[in-house]
Amino acid sequence: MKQSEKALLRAKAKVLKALAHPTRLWMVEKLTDGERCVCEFVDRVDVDFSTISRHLTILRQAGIVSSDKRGKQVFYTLKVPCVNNFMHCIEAVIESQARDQQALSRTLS
Amino acid sequence: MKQSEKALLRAKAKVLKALAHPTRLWMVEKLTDGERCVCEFVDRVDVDFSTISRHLTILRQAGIVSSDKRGKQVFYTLKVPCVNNFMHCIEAVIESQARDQQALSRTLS
DNA sequence: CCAACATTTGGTTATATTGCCAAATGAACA
DNA sequence: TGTTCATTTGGCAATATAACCAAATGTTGG
Repeated sequence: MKQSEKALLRAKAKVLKALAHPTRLWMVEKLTDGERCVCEFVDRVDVDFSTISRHLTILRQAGIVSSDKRGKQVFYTLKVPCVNNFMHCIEAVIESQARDQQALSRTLS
Repeated sequence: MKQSEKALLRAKAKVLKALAHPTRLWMVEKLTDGERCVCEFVDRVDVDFSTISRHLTILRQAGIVSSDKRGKQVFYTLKVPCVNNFMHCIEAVIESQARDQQALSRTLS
């Protein structure tokens, strides 16, 4: 495999990894409706605000969101909105998986 | 947040996490063209065959691929082919990120 | 300037992931 | 039956991730 091909795979994996966390995914979904203040995330989830901040940093470093400080608050925006399009596909995977599990449990009983 | 909503986020994150590795991503891309024997992956990448096997297990447990043993060989198939559709979006993220980096380095120089 | 507020960063600990080697499994075939 | 081949699994060490608390930063308003 070429070195450039490897680098591209690593880059893609990094973006996917940034999305691959329940809290980050939730924030990305929230951002589909438009920009949000960090404080809005902090209020709505039972996790330390420093943890929220770190998750947002990971999303920003992956190039998925961008931040904008206005006054005391920081607002985050979805930079590449297509990120949400493939959630349907992810859900399809989950549904297919659920069907298999059911078939399995039917077989066992 | 409802408990069911949390469970769905965790499930989605699990699928994304399964995709979020260079080697696994590479194998998924290979599988777009149709099923492959484990041995084909082993031959084409410089990683231990046991590692390849473990990566395939992760993809299978996430519901992304399925396996079929025929004779001495095991063949893997992409179960939900749409997985590849969103690679364009991932690439868009990477390109946007690259543009930002370039703009930054222009600013610095 | 000082206090209050929103967010980020430093530091630490617990847990998860990755990769290797060695050993186990299971199928084919001499 | 015993050997060979393809793959999986057990066990371990190295590294990465995630979460928390505390402290630092930067901004507004008194």
